[in-house]
Amino acid sequence: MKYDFNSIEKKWQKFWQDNKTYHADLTGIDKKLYCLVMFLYPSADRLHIGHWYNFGPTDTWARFKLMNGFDVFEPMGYDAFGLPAENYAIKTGVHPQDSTDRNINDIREQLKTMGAMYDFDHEVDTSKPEYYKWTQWVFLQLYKKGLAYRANAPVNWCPKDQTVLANEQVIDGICERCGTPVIRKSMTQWFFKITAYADQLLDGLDRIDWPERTRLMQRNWIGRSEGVEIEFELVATGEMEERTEVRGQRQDARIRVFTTRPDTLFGATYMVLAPEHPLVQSITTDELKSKVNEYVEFVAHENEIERTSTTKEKTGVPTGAFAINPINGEKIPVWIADYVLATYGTGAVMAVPAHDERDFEFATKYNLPIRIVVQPKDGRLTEPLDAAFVDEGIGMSSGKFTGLESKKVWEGITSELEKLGTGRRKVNYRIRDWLLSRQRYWGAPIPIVHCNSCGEVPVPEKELPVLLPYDVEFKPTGESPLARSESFVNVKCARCGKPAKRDVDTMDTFVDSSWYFLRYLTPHLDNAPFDADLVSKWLPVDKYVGGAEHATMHLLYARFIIKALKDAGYLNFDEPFQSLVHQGTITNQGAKMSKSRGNVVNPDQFVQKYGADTFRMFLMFMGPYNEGGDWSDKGITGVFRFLNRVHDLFQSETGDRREGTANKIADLNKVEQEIYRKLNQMIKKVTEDTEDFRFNTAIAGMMEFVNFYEDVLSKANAERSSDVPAGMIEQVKVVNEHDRVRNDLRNLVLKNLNILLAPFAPHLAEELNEMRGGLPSIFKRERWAKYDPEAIAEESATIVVQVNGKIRSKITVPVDSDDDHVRQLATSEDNVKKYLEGKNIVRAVVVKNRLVNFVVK
RNA sequence: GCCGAGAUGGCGGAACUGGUAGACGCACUGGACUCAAAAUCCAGCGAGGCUUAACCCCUCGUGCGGGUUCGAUUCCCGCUCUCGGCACCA
Repeated sequence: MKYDFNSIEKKWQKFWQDNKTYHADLTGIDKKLYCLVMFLYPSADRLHIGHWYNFGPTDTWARFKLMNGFDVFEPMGYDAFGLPAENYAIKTGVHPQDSTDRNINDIREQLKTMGAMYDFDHEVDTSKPEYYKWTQWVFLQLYKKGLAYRANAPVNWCPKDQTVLANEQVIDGICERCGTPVIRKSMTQWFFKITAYADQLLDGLDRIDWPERTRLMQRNWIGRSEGVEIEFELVATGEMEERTEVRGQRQDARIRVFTTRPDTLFGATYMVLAPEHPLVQSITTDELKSKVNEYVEFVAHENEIERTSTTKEKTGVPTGAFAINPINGEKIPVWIADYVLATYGTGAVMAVPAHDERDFEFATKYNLPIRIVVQPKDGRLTEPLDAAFVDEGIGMSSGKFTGLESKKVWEGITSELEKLGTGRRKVNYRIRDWLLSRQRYWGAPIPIVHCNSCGEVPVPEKELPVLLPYDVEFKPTGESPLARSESFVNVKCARCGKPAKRDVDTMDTFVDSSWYFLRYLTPHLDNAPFDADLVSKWLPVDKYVGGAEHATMHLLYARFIIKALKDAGYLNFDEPFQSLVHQGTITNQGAKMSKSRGNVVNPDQFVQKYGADTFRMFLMFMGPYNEGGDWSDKGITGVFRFLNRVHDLFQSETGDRREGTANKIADLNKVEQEIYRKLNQMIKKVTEDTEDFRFNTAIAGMMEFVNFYEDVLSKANAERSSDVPAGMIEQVKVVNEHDRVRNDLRNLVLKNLNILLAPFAPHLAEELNEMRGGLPSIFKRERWAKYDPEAIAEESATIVVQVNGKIRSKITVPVDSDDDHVRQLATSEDNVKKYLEGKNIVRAVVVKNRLVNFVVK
């Protein structure tokens, strides 16, 4: 008979709602625990397996902590701005606000069927003015600190979505959202100066409990590198001299490069500027002008994929100009080439083909000289090289630095340059400033007004929010949709009162999600973004659970915004997420589930067929939580059967419910002692595994115990009723099975099993608790089970007997038996004797409670 | 190309600091119950061999090749493949 999960789950969901069981009392707490999942990005879809996989197990963990005496805050909300809603609107004509509201209402109902501890009074919705008012406030705080600025920059432009994308949203030159190749465009855009926090963002990584690979990804993304900026004088040709004199800007006639390998400076045989480098026009000689212009034009038309492809052959042209190597006065040619990026360092490099792979490739192609200035410590390079030698070694052909180790050469040349005033130590970062403006409708408007007389004027805080107008034509044209809303655009300048125009861009949704966890505490507070007092009590987040795909986006942005707000004096902590866990990805037939692939699996069918408890528990049982895996519903019946067996076990308990002295091991008979021991072993295992998000083995532990326990009960009974015909055992069992095991021990077993199961199958656990005569809610009434360390120890141990490392026998001895005694016993085993006969025992390894290994010859 | 993670039965996966490989579950096979099926329960279940009446017993086996060790899924060296990240960052 299957348990009626349907009515049980409905019953307890109603109970929880009616009794506000999960109402969060945020004040008067003594052991706070902020358990957060990455909030929902509500597209037009309903909840999918991925949401369940993220939320269900996390809720199990939160309930586990709650039962362990923590004051747990586990909120849920909606990252409701963004492209999916807007694209949906463009396709169907349904306004994003309407579709978003409707979706959220649907999703909320679905969330309730999951059986999580969300307090829906604490929801946030980033698309509501009461929320984005404060997103705008966050922008203004950064603006005040000089961390938000507008600049003209080459940006990633998606021709399909008709908007600018952040670097992180461009994957292999393709728009992350729609798959269209991205093009480069020069536009005036808003940036957050995240680069100013590069070092702090790096340092903070050492203080937080995050997966190593995520911290590594952030480190690589920030890409700090220490090197030297070196100036190369240009050789004054006749025409150039004329130019520089006319402009009186002789200091401009230098090329600055950044290098991490000043130790190879003697090997610099040419220089390369990015085609976009500002000096290109002024240094190019007349005869090469047309070639250079042609090339610059050619590069400008390469798209992002072509430009950044590492497999593509490098191209370039000479400018006709020459520069002077400051360390040896050598005259070397200046080229421009597409392998040098305008956006990193100074946009120019010194080329050392012998010791840099890219330079080597380029020099080989264009027949530029290759000079060895570093020799490996062992072996010797001979010309011509067939590959660049990029490792450290011993300097050669490097003047007075010849013969020194690379590190010494590095220091020596750097000091020399510093003395000459042509070089200085410098740190460069790979990370770029955060481009946050979007030419789209469905986002938080940027609270800036452009005034002809005053320039950029921030909207005064008391005038927030800058409301997003409802009635706007949002079909994409490349211009911000808000630009076409007269009533929105035209305002009076807050400073001078003259007519001015609002900024028409909206913010990247990653701004919305960079501070939402502060707002959860007081989602409706209207005179401040958050309650400083509560925030200082509850933050940082103790456990944050979400996908690893946010490693270099959301997780980095949020850290930056929190650091900036701290420096602005609003927060007293600077790392928002103390501990981070990534759930794995659930794929389908090896591919990520997505609507476009048409391989999305709908969780509802499983909830209908097996119930929410079974479904969420199955997701946890599938495998290690942080590994995810390919979806298969094979095996869900195993979990369902387990819950049914547990239910039946509780149902068959009709006897006395009192608890007694069953926890005194001395009072128990042999069988009872075994039960008591296994019970405590289970408690230990489930406790430790659940704490560490090892849900799969925790569940296996419960299953193992129930298997054992049912077995003991039915065996005890079978012995008793051995005179009963075989077919009758089932019926007799129901009547007699408990007679052998003390009643109070059985109660103890059920009580503990009930508690351990509760975080995993919350609905069923409430029901079982009620069946046992307990008062609801079990989550409020019961504390987590404690195991008795004394009871865990086994009485006997199975010792493996090996001869030359091969298992020949097993013996059972009391725990901690004397080594000599065990060795004696082992030698007397028949199958062991066989292998010892006629041989010399060279050595006998005895590992207590584990094995004996005889080494014989 | 670089960085990181991984590879264990038919399948998902267990295995503490080196010490019984395959926990738990699925699938499968046989049996019980049933008119029958489903459900449930019991038993078996890495490959091969020897006995085969059965218990035993033996050999091989954790991606591939080496090594360290009394003993290696676990540690070291060299490969192959899969997944994730980065991708001319000077």
